Amino acid sequence: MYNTLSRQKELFQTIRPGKVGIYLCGPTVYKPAHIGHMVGPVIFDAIKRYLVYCGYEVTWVVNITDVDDKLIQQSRERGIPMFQVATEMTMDYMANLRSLGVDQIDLMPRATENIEEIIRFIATLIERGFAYASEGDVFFDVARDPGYGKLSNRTAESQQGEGGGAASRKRSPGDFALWKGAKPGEPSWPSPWGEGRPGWHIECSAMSRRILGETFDIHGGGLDLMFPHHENEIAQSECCHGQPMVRYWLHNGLIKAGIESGKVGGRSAREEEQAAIDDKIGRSKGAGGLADLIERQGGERIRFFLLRTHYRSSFVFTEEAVAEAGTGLETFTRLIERFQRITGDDFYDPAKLPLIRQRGQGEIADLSHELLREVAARRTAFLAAMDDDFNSGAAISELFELVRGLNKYADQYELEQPDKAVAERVSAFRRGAQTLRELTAVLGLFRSAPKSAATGAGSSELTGNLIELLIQLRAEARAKKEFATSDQIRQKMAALGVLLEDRKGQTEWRIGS
RNA sequence: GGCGCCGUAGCCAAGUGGUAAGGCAGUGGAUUGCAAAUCCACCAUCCCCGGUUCAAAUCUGGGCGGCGCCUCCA
Repeated sequence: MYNTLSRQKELFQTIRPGKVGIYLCGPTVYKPAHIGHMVGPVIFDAIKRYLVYCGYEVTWVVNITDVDDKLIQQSRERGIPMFQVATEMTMDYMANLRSLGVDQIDLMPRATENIEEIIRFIATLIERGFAYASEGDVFFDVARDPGYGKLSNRTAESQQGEGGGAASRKRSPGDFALWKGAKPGEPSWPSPWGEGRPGWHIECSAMSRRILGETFDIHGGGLDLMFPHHENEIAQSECCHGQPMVRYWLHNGLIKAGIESGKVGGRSAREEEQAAIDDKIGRSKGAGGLADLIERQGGERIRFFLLRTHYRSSFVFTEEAVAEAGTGLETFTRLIERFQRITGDDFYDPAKLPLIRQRGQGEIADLSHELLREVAARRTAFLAAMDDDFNSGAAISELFELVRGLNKYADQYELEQPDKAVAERVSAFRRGAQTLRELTAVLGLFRSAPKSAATGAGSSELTGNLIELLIQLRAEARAKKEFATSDQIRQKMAALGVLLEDRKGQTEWRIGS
């Protein structure tokens, strides 16, 4: 995996045999989540699934920052207590995670529930001479840390700036707050340095130590957190403990808000392109509405969209791109439906198609079989891609190839024709589909039947019955070779968003466009 | 100014020394009463100019272009 600290890929070796500790910087819960907040959780959700699949015992921690200047400001603007803002936005965040299938997080500690640990941490830093109290605040003394800047490749001396509003209380501008003295009316906790609250960075050092230990395996977060946040975490933890904080630092790329090209008019193409890139998504005005986006596109599409691109890449986000990814997803859902037609079994039901959860158990035994040899090759390539810095995009390309192989096989041997399908071939097809199930589960995709894509679902019983009636009438017209009538029925249904697909023996329908 | 990233087909995107994955869109074909779905085929020499090498999209030097951080933004 690529380690930001060394700026190169390194072989993954755990600190304790078979166990992995992962800490991902979570959100400051002051506003509803946007798509950018989901990149880290989705990729790390897949990373954890993959590591577990490979046999590791993984503990994944995502913190919730529930005390902060921005929270205090929101609290004032809305006239409600800070904890209420935090609770509300934490619920929003977690609901979005659920929608995207992120359910692998083991612990979500909150800063305000770890104040004592934080205070102890700060006290140790002061004792050891790495921090100093100053008029109710406590600052980290950057000059005392010779290693400062190693993550972001900066030096303490090179730090510009005046040190912000607290400059007069700092020894040098680059010093950062560990503890902030409370101003009147601000939420605060008692401490040896007076009433106050934790600085931004200290909670991560304190909580990761409490849960994962003084040195742990993987620390993740957005690229934008590398400096100053992660740099300061390292400074705090390593000065406090005298040992490395983290083995591997992983940083995901950022998302910029893109405006749908069709909506920008009256300018030259180039200007339009410029204008379409609004700014980093977190700052852009029109970027919100993650819940709405999920409502429109569905969590699976967004998850697939995010996993298609390498996690270290930054890119421009548009809903068009999500929809396009969704078109690609249908290749998979159609194959899954085909599996159900051929075998009569529910792809998602582990009683019918056992889910392989361990890497060692998924090996294909029969490499002499024309289909299974292909399946095994795709599986190997998929795993190789994931082994190489979690290259989920390259891995997904192998899944497309796997599906193509299965479709080809089903076409070639007419597996959908009960009178022509050979049991041995259906069995091989089933085994291939099982590998698809195994590998998509590693990415957290296709874990259950989609809510709206499946035939009939998402509509009322009455609607379904009416559609079946129309299909029946059309079938009668077709039987009489009245194709003008049958085509008219199909076209008008399509205009209403009901797409028909004739198969041998029967007609299926789906909602689509 | 300091630190860092990027420039691959119409669009998105993998690939970091051995002769260009995959997706979307498109074209032709098989299949279909016609469609849809599926399958087959086609669709790039990798921003530009030098250098290293038997061999470079991949390494190196320069140029042009785009972007991020240095502002408590994932």
